[in-house]
Amino acid sequence: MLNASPTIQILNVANALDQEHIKLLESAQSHVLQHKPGDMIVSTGDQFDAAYLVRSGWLARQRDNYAGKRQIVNIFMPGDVFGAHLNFVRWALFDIVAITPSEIAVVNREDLKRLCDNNPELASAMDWNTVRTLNIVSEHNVNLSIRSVKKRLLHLLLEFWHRLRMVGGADDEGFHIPLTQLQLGELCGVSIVSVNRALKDLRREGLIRLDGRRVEFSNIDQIKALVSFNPHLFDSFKPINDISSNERERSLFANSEVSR
Amino acid sequence: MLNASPTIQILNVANALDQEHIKLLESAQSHVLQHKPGDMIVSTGDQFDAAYLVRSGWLARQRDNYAGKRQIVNIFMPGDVFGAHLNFVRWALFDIVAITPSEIAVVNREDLKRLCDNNPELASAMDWNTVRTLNIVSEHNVNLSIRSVKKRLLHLLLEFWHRLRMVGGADDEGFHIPLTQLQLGELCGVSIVSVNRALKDLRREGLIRLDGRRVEFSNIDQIKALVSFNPHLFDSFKPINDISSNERERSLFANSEVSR
DNA sequence: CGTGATGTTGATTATAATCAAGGTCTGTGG
DNA sequence: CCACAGACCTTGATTATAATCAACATCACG
Repeated sequence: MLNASPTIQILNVANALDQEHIKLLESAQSHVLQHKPGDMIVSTGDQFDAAYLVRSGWLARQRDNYAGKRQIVNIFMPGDVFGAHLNFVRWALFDIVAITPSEIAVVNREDLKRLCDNNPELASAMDWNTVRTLNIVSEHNVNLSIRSVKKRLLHLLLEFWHRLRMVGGADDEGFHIPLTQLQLGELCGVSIVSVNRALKDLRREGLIRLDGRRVEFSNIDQIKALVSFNPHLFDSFKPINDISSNERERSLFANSEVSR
Repeated sequence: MLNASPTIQILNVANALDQEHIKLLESAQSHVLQHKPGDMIVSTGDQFDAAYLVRSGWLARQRDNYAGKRQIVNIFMPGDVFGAHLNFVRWALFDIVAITPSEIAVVNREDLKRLCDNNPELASAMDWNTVRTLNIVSEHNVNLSIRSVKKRLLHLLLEFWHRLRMVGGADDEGFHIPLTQLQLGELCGVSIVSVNRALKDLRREGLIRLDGRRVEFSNIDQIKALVSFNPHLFDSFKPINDISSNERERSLFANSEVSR
């Protein structure tokens, strides 16, 4: 699985870094893993001894139980980083599995630590990546408990669309989604049958269009209002010094959910 | 709500820090908030401009929707830190509300940043705190989707017990839980009626004892096996240099869930 | 002593899981 | 080129589960 590919592609930690820092990160990569769908990259119980930078592909961070049920806690996609715990010990609490063919760059902990020590903005971007993942998982938590099946799917699709746009993986109308309905169900905590029926309803109501694995939104604003999508959920990385005073005012985002 | 209390108690960021670093943190506190149950400490949309150190009390990080439903994403308890995003901008995506009377120390971002810049271990402990919260929320995610109501409650009670023990808030047999059954339901994604019946079953089966707000476990090992509790979930903070080589072997924790 | 929050229980209803069957699509080998 | 297998999608019928509704009990507190 080890591939000493010399052709290093753009790697932007989901838009957090400028070209200079990207070059630094790229120079620190020790090797690139090539995985096919179903491959397990990290198993529960493994110790994180390196950071993983997703360069292409979708991965699932998931838990299987004895009864054959599975929960996908979150998705990693190009630009995401996981395992970047430089200064303390961590054993994986979840499996990380390739959903699509994937390329993952590996940076040894010591190398990344040295880089972060000398480049505070890189360290900040790693922190930001962790907080971002926390917010995504927290939002999934809300999805799983207080949203209807249709709204769960809508919010999830909005999440994917926003994240992909940040890394050039989606256009204005929609994106390619490499998940099966079973996997959507494992993300939303519902059965494949419920996913199928909810998607049918959403199509019938004209909210989304589905053509094979292509997803398109008919009216983004309407959908955002429906699921009370928080525009700050996927804010880009903004180093604290870049903020002008007027941006620092209290945001007036209203946390209300439109009932249907 | 501002109280310039000069009597600073032990603050240990859930066991992460030694006395020297605790003293540093305490010296950086600008003031202490005193809150009563129901008070909102942070509202969705607020910008995090300071770090909050919980010195006493339980807080809920939660989302309300228009339909009157609420999801408590996670609980903050003594020793926990939130809002410690030193180097980038973050708007709160959830409300943070006091469940019990609470004391929360506030450290200005600039002050904490200076402290972390000069004390790498303090910065590491802050990172660790974020990763720990991520893992707790991820586990709640699993709870909400693939565990039965009884197992959700058992896992949640185990979580509280482990976390409280790390900060001296629980004994070997059990602990005081300041949550109503409604709040347990808002954590587990089920109605108050379901919580009531599940707790009744757990008591009848002899797995837990409940006397008012006192929770006791009858057979911890049995309960841990039932919910496949991962012993690494609440590992203490271990700086990477402290690890001996034999501890760095791959953990053999088996990720299986006992069915009932 | 009364009021409001919380806990408890039975009856009914809503929702989604499960079961079952068939359809579509794609890649493979004869 | 066609037959077949396997993965995935779709739909109707039935069953399991938890939500909701309703009523009452208990407790703390002013």
